[in-house]
Amino acid sequence: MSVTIRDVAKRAGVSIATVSRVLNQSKPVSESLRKKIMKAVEETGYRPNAVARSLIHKRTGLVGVIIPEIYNPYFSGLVQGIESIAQQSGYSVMLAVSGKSVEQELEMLQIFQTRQMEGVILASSRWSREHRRWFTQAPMPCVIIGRPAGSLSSVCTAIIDNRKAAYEAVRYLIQLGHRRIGMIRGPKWDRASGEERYAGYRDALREADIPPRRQWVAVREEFQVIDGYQGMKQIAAAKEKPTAVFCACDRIAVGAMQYLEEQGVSVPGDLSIVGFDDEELARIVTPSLTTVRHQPFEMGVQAATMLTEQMLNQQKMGKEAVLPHQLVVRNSTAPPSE
Amino acid sequence: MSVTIRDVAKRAGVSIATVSRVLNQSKPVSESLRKKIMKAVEETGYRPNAVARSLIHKRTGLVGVIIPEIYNPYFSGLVQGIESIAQQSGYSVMLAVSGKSVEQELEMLQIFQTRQMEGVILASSRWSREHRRWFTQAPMPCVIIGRPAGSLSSVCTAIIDNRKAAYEAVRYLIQLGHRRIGMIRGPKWDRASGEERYAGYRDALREADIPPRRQWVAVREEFQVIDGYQGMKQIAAAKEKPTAVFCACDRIAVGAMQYLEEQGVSVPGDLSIVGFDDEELARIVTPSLTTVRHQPFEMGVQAATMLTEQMLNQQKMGKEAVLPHQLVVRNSTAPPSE
DNA sequence: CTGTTAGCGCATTCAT
DNA sequence: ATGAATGCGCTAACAG
Repeated sequence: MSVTIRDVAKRAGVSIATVSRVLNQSKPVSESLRKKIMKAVEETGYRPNAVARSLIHKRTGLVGVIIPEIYNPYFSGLVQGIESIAQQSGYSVMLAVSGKSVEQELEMLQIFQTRQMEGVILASSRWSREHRRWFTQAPMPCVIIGRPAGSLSSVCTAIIDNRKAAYEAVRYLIQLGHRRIGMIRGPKWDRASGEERYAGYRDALREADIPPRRQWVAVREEFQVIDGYQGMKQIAAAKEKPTAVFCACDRIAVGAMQYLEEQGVSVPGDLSIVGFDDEELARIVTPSLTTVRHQPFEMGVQAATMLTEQMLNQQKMGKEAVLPHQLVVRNSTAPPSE
Repeated sequence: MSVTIRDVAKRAGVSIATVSRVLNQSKPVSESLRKKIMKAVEETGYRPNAVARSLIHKRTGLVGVIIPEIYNPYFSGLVQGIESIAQQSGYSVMLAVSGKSVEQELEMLQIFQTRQMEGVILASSRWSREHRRWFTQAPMPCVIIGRPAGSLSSVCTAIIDNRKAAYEAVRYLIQLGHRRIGMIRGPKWDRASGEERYAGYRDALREADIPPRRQWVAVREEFQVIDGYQGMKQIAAAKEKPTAVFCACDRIAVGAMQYLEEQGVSVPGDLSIVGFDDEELARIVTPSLTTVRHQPFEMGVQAATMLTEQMLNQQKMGKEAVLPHQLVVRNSTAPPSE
């Protein structure tokens, strides 16, 4: 059996209340008893049970975090940012990996609720009516990362302006002189990296009066290197070839470049490539990748900061933090050769 | 106020015991009451409080995980593996990032204990007498990843044979014909990636009767790309140059290659490079990296499996899982040119 | 200053 | 089959 406050009290010859008082320094206790008690604590190796404390105070000191996967540096950056703020605010984080499944996510949200999380951060790409319902009824403050919270007024969000960022990236290609520009995009159910970045791409084309071409847009379900490879393969199969391809993320861009290298297509000589995320990969690949930089770590920090703020005030609010992004020009882009 | 079992009981016109019984299906309850209660649960949106349950059952369903950082794919792979097993065993994961500080880690272990974790997994590089003490007295089963647990008989470990793996990598260089082989190694306080891989390097040299050269060994405190860059710079400053360099990890290898490229040294023409980890980077960098593959995800799975096994049996044990590794030959290595 | 007591929310005896 | 009562480990209000 684990040692309880009662064991300590007995050993020190005092009441449990007195033990509690010295451990929490909640009330003055005579020096003599204090010493006896500390000695008993030492000898028994007593550690107060945080579960019992939580039950009394209705404060668990726990925040729940859900991410679809952790292997992607974007998500691990988020987690690291969240964890650092949580830690320095005295909170512990419960991490759940949803694997992109809506059902899993909802189940985790339920678990977070029964486990009395004081705050919840969700960094997910999927969204459903049940999600919406859950966040509406959730008793604790919540922050959603990476996608607007819709009309939810009691939920904070930390995002970047994906549409604008994508628009700027494609505009840069147009300014270089490109007019035949393709895109390897993410899935339609992914609001941020799927839909919004595609919308930004369309914005830039529209602004330059460039009619969009179906054959130059490949839709992928995942954001892995292989998706870039397959997406580029699909686009390359079109009769007329684009001179530039904007990719929904760096991994896709790398995969695209791998396919092009296999086919003997020179980057950026024959085809320019732009990525998104500026993960470490982007600097290391050859040629180094022109891409959109943003800061997942900082995003996690912001999200956790908004959350702790709400937890302190004991009330939910609906702030939106839009983090900066920036086009980083490297060596995978050049004016078209013709 | 949050809704409790009492509210449900009142609303359904029954005692709290009956509500508890239908929710846990612990005893038969008449169909009529059962329906009334379920209705009351629906209407109130009642969720049982897991904290109160934990207090009764002395089971929190929580496992604590400590990693030094999450940004490195090795650690995120571990976490993903652990999380997947924990989840399917009905446990939730509390994640703590220690930032390599011994004090932080010890504090987290204390927190894990007060928070009544049912199991603890530590993937750390540092070690101290206090660590040892903590694991000896810890009431819950523990698994240490990445380093032998010393003489701790009640702690499981999941490791790879770093020394042998490093030995094989360097032996491969020797078989290619190299005799002037350097190493960019990790810090001395890092048992696995620092000391053991260096020991393996020395083993291979010794076996081939190659005297070690101080100038060809660079010691780095971190495992980042910049460390490889600086380490290679240091080694390149030696009067006589090596023809091959074994690196303690892939990032270091990439950094080394970046320096060499800047200096116009061809890889593998003038100098061969071997990495360690086989992270995604290794396939993508040019030239692609010869490296030692192992499986962090699988390691996390093994660790979590050993942990859940112990938690089920309610007793600690001292198993050791040694996971496989494998040299993957790519394009960064070749016979020496002379 | 110190001890006794009443819960925190729930599961589980023990009665009925 | 159901309800009342006890207690998990601890804190806080109440007495002394």
